[in-house]
Amino acid sequence: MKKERELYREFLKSKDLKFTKPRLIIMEAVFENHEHFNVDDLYEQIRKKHKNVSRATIYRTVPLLVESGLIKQSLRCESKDIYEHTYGHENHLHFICVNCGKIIESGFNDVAELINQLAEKKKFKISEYNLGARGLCENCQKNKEQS
Amino acid sequence: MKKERELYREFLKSKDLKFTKPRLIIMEAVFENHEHFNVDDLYEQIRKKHKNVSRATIYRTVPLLVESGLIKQSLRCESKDIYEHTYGHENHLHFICVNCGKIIESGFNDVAELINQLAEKKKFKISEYNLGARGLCENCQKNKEQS
DNA sequence: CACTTTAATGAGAATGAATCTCAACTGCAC
DNA sequence: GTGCAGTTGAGATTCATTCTCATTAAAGTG
Ligand SMILES: [Mn+2]
Ligand SMILES: [Mn+2]
Ligand SMILES: [Zn+2]
Ligand SMILES: [Zn+2]
Repeated sequence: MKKERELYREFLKSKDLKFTKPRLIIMEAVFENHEHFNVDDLYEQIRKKHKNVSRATIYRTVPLLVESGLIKQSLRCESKDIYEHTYGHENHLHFICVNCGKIIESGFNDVAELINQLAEKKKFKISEYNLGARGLCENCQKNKEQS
Repeated sequence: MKKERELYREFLKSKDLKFTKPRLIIMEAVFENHEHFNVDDLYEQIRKKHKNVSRATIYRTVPLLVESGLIKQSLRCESKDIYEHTYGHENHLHFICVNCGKIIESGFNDVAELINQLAEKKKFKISEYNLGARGLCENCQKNKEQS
């Protein structure tokens, strides 16, 4: 549980950035649970305990967490950027139900291998990818049939 | 070359939507070339010939083109939604250079097959997917090495 | 522990893509 | 042609994200 914190601290040091209280608070909030999140969620969550952390600082800190490799930008939802952990999580893809908004995750290994092969062909050096598919989840398919 | 127009007309009729002049102008502009585009690009392009088509109408029409299946929403670029043709184009994925913004396309067939298998396992009915990888193109890799 | 320097922060203003409003206009069915 | 519901243009509005700037605090120094 402390590993992320150390990685983060090292990252900040390597970039000559200060290890400040807000940066710690934000990072800890991010790793309090393992759900996808957007900046607004995070802001609300943090505000419950720390009334003085500003939205601006969260917007400034999230890209640092991305750059550190602890989290990544994921699919967009309701016109907000959303993020998810990378540290401690397998690569995976998302199935997003256009009807109810449900997000289903699925393993990725075989797909990842293929993508790497394709990238190699194009001499492209991948740092990060996102795969999101839209469609209907099981429930919504059933509900559609009835109506 | 007229095929898209007919499909579009049929789509509009099937939805009880009128086949109006602005809707035609916008659709023709979209198919004037085969590049990825965003609404702003499209607006500028259309304005050269038609001074009276409003941005609002373009924003209203693009989702119709998406729903008709002629185009799809693709990756996001410079915080704008971007779109690309689906009609007459193979499924493909994008490699986006974070350094110079270059977009490289690559065939998708094997990947698509795997994804379909995964979706089937989750009983998810895919209507559309996007795969975008960020990283460095060949040129930018070389330039980075030097500096 | 002061002291100093410089980056970081909070609050609110600004930006800008996307959406909404509403009076004027137009397809299109009759 | 007439009528009417759907559509449009122009500008206002929304809202996620970014920016500004006066104030604060990290972290090195002695
Ligand atoms: Mn996920
Ligand atoms: Mn493409
Ligand atoms: Zn659903
Ligand atoms: Zn490049």
